[in-house]
Amino acid sequence: MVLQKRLDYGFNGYQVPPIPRAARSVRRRCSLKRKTDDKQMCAFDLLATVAGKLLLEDKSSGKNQPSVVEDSVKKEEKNEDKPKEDQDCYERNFLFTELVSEIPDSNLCPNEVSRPASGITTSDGSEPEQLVNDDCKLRLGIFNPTLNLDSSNFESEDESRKQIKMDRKSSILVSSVDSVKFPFCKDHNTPCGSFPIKRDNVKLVNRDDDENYSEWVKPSTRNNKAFRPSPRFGDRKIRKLIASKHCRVAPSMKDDENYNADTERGDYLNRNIGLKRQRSLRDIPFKKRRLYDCSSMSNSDEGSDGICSVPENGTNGGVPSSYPARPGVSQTPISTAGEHTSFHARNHHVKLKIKSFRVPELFIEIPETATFGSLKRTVMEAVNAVLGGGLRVGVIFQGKKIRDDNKTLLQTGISHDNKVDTLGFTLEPNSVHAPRQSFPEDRAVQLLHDSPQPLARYPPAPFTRSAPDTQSDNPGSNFNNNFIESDHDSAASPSDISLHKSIPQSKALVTVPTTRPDALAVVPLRKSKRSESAQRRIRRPFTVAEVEALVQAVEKLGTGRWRDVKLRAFDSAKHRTYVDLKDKWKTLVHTARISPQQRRGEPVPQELLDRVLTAHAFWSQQQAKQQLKSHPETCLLL
DNA sequence: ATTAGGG
DNA sequence: CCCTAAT
Repeated sequence: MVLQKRLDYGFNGYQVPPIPRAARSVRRRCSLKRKTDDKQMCAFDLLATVAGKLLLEDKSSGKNQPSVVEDSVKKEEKNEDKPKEDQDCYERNFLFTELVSEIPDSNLCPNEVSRPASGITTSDGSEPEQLVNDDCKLRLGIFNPTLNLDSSNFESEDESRKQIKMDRKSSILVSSVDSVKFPFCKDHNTPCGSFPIKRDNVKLVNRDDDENYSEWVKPSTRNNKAFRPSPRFGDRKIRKLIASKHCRVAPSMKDDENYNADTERGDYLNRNIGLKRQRSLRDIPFKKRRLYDCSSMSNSDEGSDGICSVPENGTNGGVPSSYPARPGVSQTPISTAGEHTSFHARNHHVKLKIKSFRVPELFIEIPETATFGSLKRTVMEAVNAVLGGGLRVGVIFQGKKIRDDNKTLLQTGISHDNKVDTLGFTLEPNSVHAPRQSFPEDRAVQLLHDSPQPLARYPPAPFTRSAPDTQSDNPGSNFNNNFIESDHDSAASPSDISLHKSIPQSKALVTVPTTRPDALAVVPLRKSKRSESAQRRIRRPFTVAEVEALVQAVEKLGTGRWRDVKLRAFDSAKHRTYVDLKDKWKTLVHTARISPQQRRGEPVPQELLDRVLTAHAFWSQQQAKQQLKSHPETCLLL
């Protein structure tokens, strides 16, 4: 299933205050909205996790999936138009062209799993060998928009790192994640999907910029003889995707054209660069626009936002026929969509295939002394953050957005044996609930929250090799864990598929003519006011399974070792901090003490609550004993 | 960075 | 969940 998702995220060139508490989960900074649909959220979490895992693992994944890392440095010449803080910054651009990976479920036959995914990625099937792998595989390509290196040139991370250090005048790398694509499959019941992340600022670029682009490329090839400007496999793949027989449901508009054009050109970040270099008036609106895009998390391409999916007729065996209720079985995020679409079908199930989501523009800032391991991790976190929230699913049928969530598929004319190919899905900003037009202030503030940038610029952990390694230790289990969690979560919360507002709204935002002073005004605001205070994290009720795990861990470790509890039972649950666990325990104890009638939320089995009380009592006693031993006099006095 | 506890 | 103080 391919779903294409796009998303404008962050904007280049602005510095962000240092992250205050690295310990906080990325999530928190990323919660673009308080109310985010859990189901989607989890779905994206999962995807992100997978992507992250893959990113981390690629190093060890073998010869066939080289980590192509290309570095290049591009000096910003004269940025009069740029904000001050960027004046003397050099800029490096990395582009994750492609990250393809198959993730076989550990419980299932990898071979089985692998296939469909790749088949999906290359709709024409002409590039299967690139996608087929035995195990978890990853192809990670990082390439510079202007320079290209042969993969062979960078065999080792060290080498890459050297490369990076070549020009260290700048302390910051501005990277751009362009595309993360990872087909994934869980089992025969779950659809597979790819998840490319694509920039989509194409719409902002004019034809004229193309010229700039080409003339731009040359000068920057300075420290690399091996660089060759060329479309790489990633681009090819993308092009294929686009050109594939699968239709794009959304009405093809300007953006689409541009997009295709860019794709053809094989590199579209260049446009951006060309733009920058030119530093013309055009740049201002561009930036400003990005800001607004960020704020609303919207893409607003004249209504054809998001990209659609291109369901094929239910030929591909990857679609579940009965998956709404399968607690034990993991559901892919995609299933969210599928579930909705097949929701009302009685005996017949509409089979959908979502091909990909597209997520454009993910800007990342990372010290140039960082290792690629940390780069990958950072990217993972950024991706995780982006996917973690702020998005919702929209449905397009025959070019029109389905707004009525209560309509059945059948009523709309979708039955199990037809029309599916005109059904599309979009990922949309999950923000924008109140009209902002009248509250420019609000909008500005919104930027602070909605802008992913702080996230994307999440500082990488120490540049050690060990860190990424530890994370990639047990990808399988982690993956599964996340899967299960997201499953639980998704089961617990209804999904909201409303498209209202988002499109028109974003449109409006974009259309609003923006002036330069205006644009500049926005920036300081984000920096001064609440740039550091992240939005409150989204509420994610503990599932029974989680409670179970927590109880078990606490029984074993006690109530004062939340760090260990976290490590032991929630290591893979990124969104559960030890503080969360501690808090949960607190509420659990409370819950256990009150009468069942007073309890709210998903009922926790009495058995668990009993254990909570028991464990709590036990460990409290232990604690008391300890204190008595260590401070006998104090106790005696009391 | 963790822990503990109030909000 | 958040925030703080204290470790």
